[in-house]
Amino acid sequence: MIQAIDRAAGVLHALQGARHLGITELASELGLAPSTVHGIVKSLQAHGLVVKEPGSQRYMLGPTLLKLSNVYLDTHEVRARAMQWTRELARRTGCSIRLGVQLFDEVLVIHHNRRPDGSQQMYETGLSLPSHASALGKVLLAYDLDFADKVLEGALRPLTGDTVTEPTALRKELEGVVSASIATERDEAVLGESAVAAPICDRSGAVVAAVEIVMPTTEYPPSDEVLNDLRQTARTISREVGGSDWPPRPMRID
Amino acid sequence: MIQAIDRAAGVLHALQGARHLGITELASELGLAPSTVHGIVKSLQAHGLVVKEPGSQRYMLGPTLLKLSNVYLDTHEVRARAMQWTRELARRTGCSIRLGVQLFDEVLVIHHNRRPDGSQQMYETGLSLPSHASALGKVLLAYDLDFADKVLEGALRPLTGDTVTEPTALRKELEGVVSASIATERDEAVLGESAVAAPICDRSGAVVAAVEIVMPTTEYPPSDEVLNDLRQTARTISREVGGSDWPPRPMRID
DNA sequence: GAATACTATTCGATATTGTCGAATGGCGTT
DNA sequence: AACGCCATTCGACAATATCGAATAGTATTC
Repeated sequence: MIQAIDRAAGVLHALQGARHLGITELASELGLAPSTVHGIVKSLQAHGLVVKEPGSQRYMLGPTLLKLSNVYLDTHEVRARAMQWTRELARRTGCSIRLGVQLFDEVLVIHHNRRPDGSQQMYETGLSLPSHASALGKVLLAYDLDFADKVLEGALRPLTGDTVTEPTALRKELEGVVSASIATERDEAVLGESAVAAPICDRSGAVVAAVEIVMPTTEYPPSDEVLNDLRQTARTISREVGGSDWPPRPMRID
Repeated sequence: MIQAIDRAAGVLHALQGARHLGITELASELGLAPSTVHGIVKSLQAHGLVVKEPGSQRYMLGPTLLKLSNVYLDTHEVRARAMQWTRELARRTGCSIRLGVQLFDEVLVIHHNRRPDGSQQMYETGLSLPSHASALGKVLLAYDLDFADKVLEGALRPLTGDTVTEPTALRKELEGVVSASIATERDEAVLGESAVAAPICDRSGAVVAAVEIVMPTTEYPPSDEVLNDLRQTARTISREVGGSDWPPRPMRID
């Protein structure tokens, strides 16, 4: 591990959280000397990874990140293969669809199809959610035993009054996910919003992503027909990326 | 400048270009020892900035970039303020709209409104274009004299047979941009696609972004009415971010 | 405008870290 | 199994990153 790179990543992470920070604030947050942080920030700035806020002394994340993330999305094979299927799923169900992957202890939305009704909807690609409070995340937890262990040993933060924060209750729920090949979430992340999700596995059998149907809670639970459509979509996408055995089995990756 | 951070950014840049690279390839590309590159890559990997390609020894860009870029987009004040206006512009003109900023010698699309006709369209946020071959980029060049000098001292790469690659011709065109407060592009970036763009300036008078209407070349040139709508939109957005004098003046930033 | 307080930036000595060559391990092909 | 190529580990030490002190810049108050 190269310390200077770790520290640079720490600056990016701090700016991800607080959005705008001055050098002294960053130094305090990272426990480093201001002149050290200044060197790090200037190096990141030279590459467009951070920029100085117009008209102030504070720094924020920079445009190079957007360009790089565009390449990340282009390069992501599961996403590329899933897109046509998620679009069709959105059309057939009339719901918005999310494709998510694990990022540390969270789930990151890497593709989003809006609900086809033409309503104004937030763009969600790049959004991260706590894994325990989203159907996407519960799928990833259910099939990656190390990930589940790690998340369940920390505190499960309540996002709403309905979020499951009791570890034994969540473990039991994850067992049910594997039985049904479907994870559910009702009002746990955002009040009024519920979802169901299914796993996407690759050639090695590992669950590498999940696909989720999001709906207003007034339309929850979805019919068996919708659930089966979701399973079929997940299976189809899995097959496209070499995952021939669906549903997958929970495993330890390393 | 911290060398290790520069080198890490070099790795990200190499992966942005070639998408998938092994350690030896990266080492060759960067002119460093394989063991040095290995250390850099492992440090980036620990933060999710790069990942190992499933089932191979090659590396590619990682999910953290997407999360960070989402924060970048959220933090970008011009973009936040522009969004409602570009949406209205798309609705009124029936065309797709791009909002762009300078990233080194290119223009980076930071917001995109699809054409309202419901047709299938590529998601363009995060896309970068050569500045000389796009209306967005020409606006940025016209108002930032240092940027123009820098781009015009390098070779202007032809993207199509219509791309203006003669420096004196482009300089003359940039003068016309300032006169009209509108830049144009016909088939210069992509055959069959043309565009007009206008500048967005901030409180200091600097042009910090441009807004562009994109249309099929069969619909080019747009009417005066559309051009005035574009100017008005650029002016409105400028005013929202403190740019009270529109149209702006060309300037040197430093 | 001057004084003050706070933050950013520069500078240079030096402790620490990153680098790279050599060795070892891993993987794919024949 | 042998071979070739690439990835990874290891350790010596040169180079670099770090941090404290000094300086410069900025905003606020009187």
